[in-house]
Amino acid sequence: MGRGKIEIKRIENATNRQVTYSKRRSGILKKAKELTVLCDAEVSLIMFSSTGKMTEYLSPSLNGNTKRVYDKYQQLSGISLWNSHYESLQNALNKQKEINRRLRREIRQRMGEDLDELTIEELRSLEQNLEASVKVVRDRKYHVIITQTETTRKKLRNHTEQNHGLLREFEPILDEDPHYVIAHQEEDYESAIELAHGGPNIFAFRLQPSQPNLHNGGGYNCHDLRLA
Amino acid sequence: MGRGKIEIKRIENATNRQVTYSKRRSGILKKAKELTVLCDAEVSLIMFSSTGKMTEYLSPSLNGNTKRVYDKYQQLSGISLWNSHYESLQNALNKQKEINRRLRREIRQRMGEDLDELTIEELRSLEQNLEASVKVVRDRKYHVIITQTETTRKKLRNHTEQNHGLLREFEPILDEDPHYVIAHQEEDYESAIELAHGGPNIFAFRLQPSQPNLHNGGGYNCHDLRLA
DNA sequence: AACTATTTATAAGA
DNA sequence: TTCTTATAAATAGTT
Repeated sequence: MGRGKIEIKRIENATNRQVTYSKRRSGILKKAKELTVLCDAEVSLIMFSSTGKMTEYLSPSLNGNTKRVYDKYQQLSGISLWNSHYESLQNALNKQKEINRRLRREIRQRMGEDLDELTIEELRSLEQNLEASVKVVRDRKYHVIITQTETTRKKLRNHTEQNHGLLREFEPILDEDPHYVIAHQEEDYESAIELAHGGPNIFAFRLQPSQPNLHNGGGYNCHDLRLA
Repeated sequence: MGRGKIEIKRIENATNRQVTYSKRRSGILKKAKELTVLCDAEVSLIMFSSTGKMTEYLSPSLNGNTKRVYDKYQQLSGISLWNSHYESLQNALNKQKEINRRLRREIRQRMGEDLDELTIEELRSLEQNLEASVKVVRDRKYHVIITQTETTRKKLRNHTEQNHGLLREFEPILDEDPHYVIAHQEEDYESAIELAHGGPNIFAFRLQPSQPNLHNGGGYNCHDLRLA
């Protein structure tokens, strides 16, 4: 279409080629727009000139989002444009989700749920495992309590010594009002003794309730199970 | 260009629209190819018809790899096409890993490990939780044992009855060689009784060992903890 | 899918 | 690049 017919082959004259590119580019752009409007189609047209300049047309229905074009492209062609890296990420994510599922299942079983599918052997093994765990936890608990008691005992000793020091230092004042100082000293001493030595007593009120925090899945922090 | 001029607006008649789409699609495809050849350009043209069918043209220099178009597109436009999707995937993966880390920690704590960072209150709560779980697991174990025992008992009864039936049926043969039949009958009966009624006996050798499967992390299947 | 009157695109020239 | 214009090409309406 023009003054003369041309053969469809690379235009060797660079200037000529560039001119033709410019003309035809606007022509094809117009065609793309018309196709979009007339036929209610979605069109993505990307052209790179031999000089490296890019021109793009994207039909308005594609919302100016070029990514949507190749989302749709992948969907319809079945060809994955995001190669191995993307897929391996997806695989890694699926693997993690599967692991997550198993971990939750194990925790549920360790909480006494989902036991239906376990064999006798597994149940027995789980029971022994839990018993061993209880023992370790209990030992640890007592260890912590004893350590705390020791710490408190030492603190007490320090306080008592300081108090005696103060007593000696302020003997003149003591003579004037001994009840004040002695009263405070005894009060501290008693509460400290109670904390340090009364192990079974001081936590008794906590050991007794059969199901504390029942609303919280049985007391121990099970928050992880509720994470997405 | 045709018998009459048309306005560039959506063709309402669906059939007509489809026909026009088909004609113009081949037209624009031809234009794209010509542009590629004549002007040494790189062209990507993707069209989706209103019926959802996709047609694609990709200039040969792009080597049949549509992804290259988008690589080049990003390079020249500066617009990142897949990062958002890619990043959200990466985030999801990290989130899953973090959740799994916590789940593993919870399991370890339920196995009596990693207790150092727990407070007395948490230790106490965990201890009670484990005790409650042991009870549930033990109950379940006994329930399974009892159920199995019942099933075996019923099987035994059936077998015994069948055996008696056979005995009556083969009395003539019994007369010929009674020792053979009786011997087998008693053998079966004894082993069945042992299996059905010996509840405490039959599992005794398994209940005794203090740490079976010690090489396996304490017996209960802890395989999940070793998954990556 | 084929035909063809007409419109549209564009090659060459300015 | 842009305009002009003769001509090639595309296609709307029809069969």
